[in-house]
Amino acid sequence: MMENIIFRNFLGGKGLKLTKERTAVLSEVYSFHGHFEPEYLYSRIKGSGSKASRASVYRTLSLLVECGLVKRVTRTDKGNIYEHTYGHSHHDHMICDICGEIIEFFSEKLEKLQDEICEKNSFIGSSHALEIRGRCKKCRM
Amino acid sequence: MMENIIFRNFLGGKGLKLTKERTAVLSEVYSFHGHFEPEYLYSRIKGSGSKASRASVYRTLSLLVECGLVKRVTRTDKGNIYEHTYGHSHHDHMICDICGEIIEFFSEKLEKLQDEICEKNSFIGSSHALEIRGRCKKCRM
DNA sequence: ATCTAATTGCAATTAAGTCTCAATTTCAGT
DNA sequence: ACTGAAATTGAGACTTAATTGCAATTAGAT
Ligand SMILES: [Mn+2]
Ligand SMILES: [Mn+2]
Ligand SMILES: [Zn+2]
Ligand SMILES: [Zn+2]
Repeated sequence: MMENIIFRNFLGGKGLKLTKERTAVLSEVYSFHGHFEPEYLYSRIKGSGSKASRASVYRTLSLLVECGLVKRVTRTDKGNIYEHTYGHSHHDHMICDICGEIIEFFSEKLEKLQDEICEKNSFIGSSHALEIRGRCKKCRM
Repeated sequence: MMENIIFRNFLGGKGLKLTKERTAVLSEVYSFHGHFEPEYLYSRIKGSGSKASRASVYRTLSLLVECGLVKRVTRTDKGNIYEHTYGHSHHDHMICDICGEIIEFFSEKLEKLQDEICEKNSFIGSSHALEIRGRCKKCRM
């Protein structure tokens, strides 16, 4: 898996070690698709044969974000939500305030428009996050 | 102040009471401009002659958000950030990764485009937050 | 003035996430 | 493969924003 190589290189470059626990977290993160909360990830790891403490899960998650393999999608009332990024292209999110469902979308027009706005403000944009909140199809009244 | 009338009507319509504490929170929220954290608001209220417990500050803040006089701008690692909204129009932010400068912007086109995207996904958008990160004019290389 | 439901303050509680530190593990050097 | 320094781990204590239960208080309708 490419993500293992990326992680290994990242760790090596910082004088950090590739431990069983870190491997377990990375592998669990890439074992399913979609968004996840740290506690959910932790419970999956516990029930998967491999092991890593809650502290290690959180610590490894930070490393994965730092090296770009994982991205923090948003922050809810409860906590953070993440997603793995390798092999996935850029997109933004709509989040349902009622049921919490997250809908991914991408719009070329919207990306272009943002470039224009940056230009107009003499700003060199390197990343962005657009989060639309409201009610999803199921929850509209 | 218009915001007092709005709040009074909102409370009345729900069978809720306009207390000294609620009045103190509203008045403090509108006594300054910019973003704020609940704890900062609480400390301002404590040092302002009026009184309201921490619990009441949080409870009133929820009511103010519910009636549209206050908006939750974002959630940071520490907690929520709010701003009062009456008399202020919607805008989004560019944040410089180097110097931290925050540039506010608004684009009618961008708002329209988001409406279209919501429609396409059968999503009823009620709010959004777009945050563009990069380098500002001063910090570009 | 009376009455009742709403509200308050306090302290206890919750929960995500961080931190401490002794014991363990990695891995580069040999 | 052995060694040792440095990194990492797990368990649970801790931090901190925010919520909640409840007895005492208060708003506001009649
Ligand atoms: Mn996503
Ligand atoms: Mn702003
Ligand atoms: Zn929904
Ligand atoms: Zn700058």
